[in-house]
Amino acid sequence: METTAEATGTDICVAPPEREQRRPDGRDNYTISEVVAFTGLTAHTLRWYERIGLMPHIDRSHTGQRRYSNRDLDWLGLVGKLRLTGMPVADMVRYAEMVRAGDHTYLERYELLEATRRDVRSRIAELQDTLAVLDRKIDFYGDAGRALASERS
Amino acid sequence: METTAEATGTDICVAPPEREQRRPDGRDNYTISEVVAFTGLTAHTLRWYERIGLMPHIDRSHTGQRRYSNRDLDWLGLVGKLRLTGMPVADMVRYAEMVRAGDHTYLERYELLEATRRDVRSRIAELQDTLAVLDRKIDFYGDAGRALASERS
DNA sequence: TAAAACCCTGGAGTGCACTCCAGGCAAGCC
DNA sequence: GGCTTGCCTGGAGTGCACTCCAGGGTTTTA
Repeated sequence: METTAEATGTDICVAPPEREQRRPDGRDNYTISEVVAFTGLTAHTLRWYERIGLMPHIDRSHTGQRRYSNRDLDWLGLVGKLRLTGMPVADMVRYAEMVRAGDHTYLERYELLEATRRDVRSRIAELQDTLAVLDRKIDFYGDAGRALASERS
Repeated sequence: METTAEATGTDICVAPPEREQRRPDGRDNYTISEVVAFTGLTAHTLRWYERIGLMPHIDRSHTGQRRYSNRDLDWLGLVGKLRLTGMPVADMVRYAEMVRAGDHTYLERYELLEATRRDVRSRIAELQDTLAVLDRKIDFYGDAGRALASERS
């Protein structure tokens, strides 16, 4: 029975305290549960990533258990970053395929990264805009509002 | 037949050119399709927002068609901002309910906004982090890589 | 040597945020 | 009057990214 007991905090956006452990150097061979501890992903998700082609072929122990290398962890690090830009998993799979395909996909990969960068930049801008709106709204709630805040959004 | 022909651009993250029209001032009464033009949302989505309680009760024409006010558009503006912070729709509904409930939810609303602001701040930080990773990667692809980029991520 | 902990697989299920469908009014215009 | 356009409803369907299940191995601890 896999120990997957992570509470499903439906509460407000206070991201769960998922402190990802630092990986010890000097090793190059981790079990799936160690990778879970490093990345914050679930074992299910890790296996799913592999199935859909988002991961390279992962080494196996003599009994068929997955053994992740440092390189795999690096890749998962990149995937994690890309994931929180909102890039669809399908696009990451395309990137992974290009990496596997070899050198001739070089330019294409470059372009995908560039496009992603533009995307991230504009998303940051959007969020800063939103932040400004929130600041104004919070100010309003903070000072004036107290007594006369009947509705007005 | 509703004119909903927006191509489903599965392409890279180049956000579709959804230029939202500016709303003419001096009016306070818009049809659903006008609101579609202003917000970039679909009519389906607007009706759905209403059903789930994310919108206040919208005025109707004598034949039962929706007539949105400027205030409704303002609210949709806020919703749009919150939406792109990644706030779940359910949380926005809670906020909408508090607004409808009146003054005594004042503090709660304030706290929700504060929490959201913290969340947005940390998301911006994450994205800036990601941006740094992308920059490094793109540099690598740009200079050195060209010839020797065999795999190495 | 038994129990507990950890891992495997294919396939089904879940939650979210839409998105679409079928069937049907109402208004404008040719 | 007929046609088109725009809007209405409840409910079913979709796509994404997981998430879980059943059934079964292996490895470690007591």
